[in-house]
Amino acid sequence: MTSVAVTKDEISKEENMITIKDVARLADVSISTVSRVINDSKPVSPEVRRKVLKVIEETGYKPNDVARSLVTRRSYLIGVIVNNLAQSYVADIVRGIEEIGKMYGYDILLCSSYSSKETQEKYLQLLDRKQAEGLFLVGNKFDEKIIEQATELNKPCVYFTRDVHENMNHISIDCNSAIYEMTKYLIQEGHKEIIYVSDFENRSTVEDEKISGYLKAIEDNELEFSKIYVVGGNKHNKAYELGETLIKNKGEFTAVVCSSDEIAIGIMDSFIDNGVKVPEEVSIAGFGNIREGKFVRPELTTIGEPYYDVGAVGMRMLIKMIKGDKTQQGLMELPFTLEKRKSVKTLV
Amino acid sequence: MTSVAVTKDEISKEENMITIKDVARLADVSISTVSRVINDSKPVSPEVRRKVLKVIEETGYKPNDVARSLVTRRSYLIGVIVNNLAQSYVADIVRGIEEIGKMYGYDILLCSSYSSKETQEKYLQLLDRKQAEGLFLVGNKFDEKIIEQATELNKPCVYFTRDVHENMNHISIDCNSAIYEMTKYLIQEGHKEIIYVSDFENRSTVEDEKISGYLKAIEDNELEFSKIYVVGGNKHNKAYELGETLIKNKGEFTAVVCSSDEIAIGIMDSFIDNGVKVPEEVSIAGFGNIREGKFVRPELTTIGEPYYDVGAVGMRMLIKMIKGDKTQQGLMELPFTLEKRKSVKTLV
DNA sequence: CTGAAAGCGCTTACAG
DNA sequence: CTGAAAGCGCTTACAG
Repeated sequence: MTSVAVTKDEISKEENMITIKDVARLADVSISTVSRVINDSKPVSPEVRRKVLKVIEETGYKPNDVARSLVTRRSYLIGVIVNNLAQSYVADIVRGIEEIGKMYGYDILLCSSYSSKETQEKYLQLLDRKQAEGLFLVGNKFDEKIIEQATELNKPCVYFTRDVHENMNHISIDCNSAIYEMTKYLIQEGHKEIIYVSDFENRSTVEDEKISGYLKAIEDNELEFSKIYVVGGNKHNKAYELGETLIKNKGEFTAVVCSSDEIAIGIMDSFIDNGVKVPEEVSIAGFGNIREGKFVRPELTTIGEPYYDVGAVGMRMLIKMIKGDKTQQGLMELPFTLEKRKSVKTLV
Repeated sequence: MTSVAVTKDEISKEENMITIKDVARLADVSISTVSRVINDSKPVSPEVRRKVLKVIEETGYKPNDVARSLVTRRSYLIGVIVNNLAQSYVADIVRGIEEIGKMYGYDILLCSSYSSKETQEKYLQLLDRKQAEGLFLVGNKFDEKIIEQATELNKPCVYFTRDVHENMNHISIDCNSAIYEMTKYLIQEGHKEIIYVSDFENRSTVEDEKISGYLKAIEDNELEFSKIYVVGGNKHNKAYELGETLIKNKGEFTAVVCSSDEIAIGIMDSFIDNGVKVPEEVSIAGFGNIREGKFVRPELTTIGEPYYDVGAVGMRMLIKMIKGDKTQQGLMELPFTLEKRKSVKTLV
């Protein structure tokens, strides 16, 4: 038999984990006292405090949040269910959520569902078991059942979505006004024949608002022409196809307002590939200010939503709700921006 | 005094939380038995199981993972510290991590540090206190101190970075070969004067490998010309500026290989804005296959790294390490792809 | 200011 | 197959 020298250090690597008990023993005080100095929850005499702090320092003791969580019934965990993390706006919202959360000691449990209802259900259960204190749902649209299940969790819940339901805490911009302003802007630039391209696949409450914003701008400015096209299905591809259809009616309009940047870029690509000059022949405007809009040539004129702020405001709202403030619930609208870039031509 | 009717339902909304104890009482068994049926950990007679399941069903009981965590010493939480969630490759890696993690019951604690060392330190502490079982660090570069602190946590740890240290578990592609292949490809397309643009700001071990890959390709193909430029600082801006410098030496080269897509796009924009035609006059190649590369015109030829797979493989490795498999540690290289698009012109 | 004790909601030997 | 008991690492009345 060979005997192997085992150093203290090696042992500690295996199953170290020093606890509050160890600290108490080493500092020759009760665990209550240790707890008090860690949390600064009750007065402790200076000498005792120093003694305890010294032991903590020496041992490198770190409180176990799981144990603390169990007794305080506070997890400081916030669930964030996103449909697609790869969308740039999602990352921005998450950043807002995270930064404000960090200020208040909350952490993010990230759950990407890729729009799968089953995955969302599983995550909802999981967040419940993990004692998440609140949750965010971010994505264009969520199934009724999911919204129902999220509500049944009886946890504070905030949505970032394009399909707004009743009793839903929701933060966004005023999409109706946004499209109204965009259409008005095009009119001011001298456009008289403006079409709107709607997103059929994701037909939602917000899409209805956008359409009515478009129509109202047309009406308020006494334009004679208005026309709504609908793209059906997977955005970029379908928008590209629709673009080819639009080319056939090229003389009909001088500008197109799109329900989303994805659609706008799809149409623009289709125009360019087919020799229709943007913005010389046709102006195009999008909605959402996705990152790609700045890389596309010409750069896309669009509506900007302050996603970071949207996330930050959402987190503030959620925290208030966690604290029991019922008044915070409801809708909330943040100011949007009109990003004037190169895809729109001035006609006057 | 007014008395308000309070229904059972309302009460349960306040401070419900039914526990294993309640289930045991209602099913008239011990909590051990309830635990056994929940976890399927030991045989339970069919009738008893049915009885317990029925109560669980009726009460909607959900086990408290925090309590379970405390006793099992398993949190099933994996910390992911990212520098910038908004970068598309990060989202892809996280997706890989998450999907494999989900298969094994692990959840992601997301920590965005925006390259702040202080934030990273705080998150490291936090992940420790939350009993995270392992962690990922994803970002171009991490400070020595951070790497040290991460190591001291004594938790399985995997990096996705461009600055590889010794004893670091790391997953990526073979960047040396990648640049070698890209340069070779340009040579095969007839280019004889090829420059390389290096990333000075993020000078890292991987950058050194890239440079030597470039030089080796030049040498292996017996080209007489080679030249390395360096961009200093914030990528897109600085690359744009460097582009203007390059234009002065336009006749010197026919192709430029860049250390990253960001640099390539910056230079390309600069060329285009200054009337230098890409790829007619100069061909450009990037590295990384960021989403923007497909939106830029001409579309950018680049090296693709399978980020999703990189994340997935990383998670697999981490899980093995959590299970105590020491052999899994070290470097791991996945195959890259050469994305041939429009920014490179064939000269032969 | 300090400590002993109870308890948070679970799991898991141990004994039967 | 089942239950009583101990214990995971903490916090927090309670008593002094």
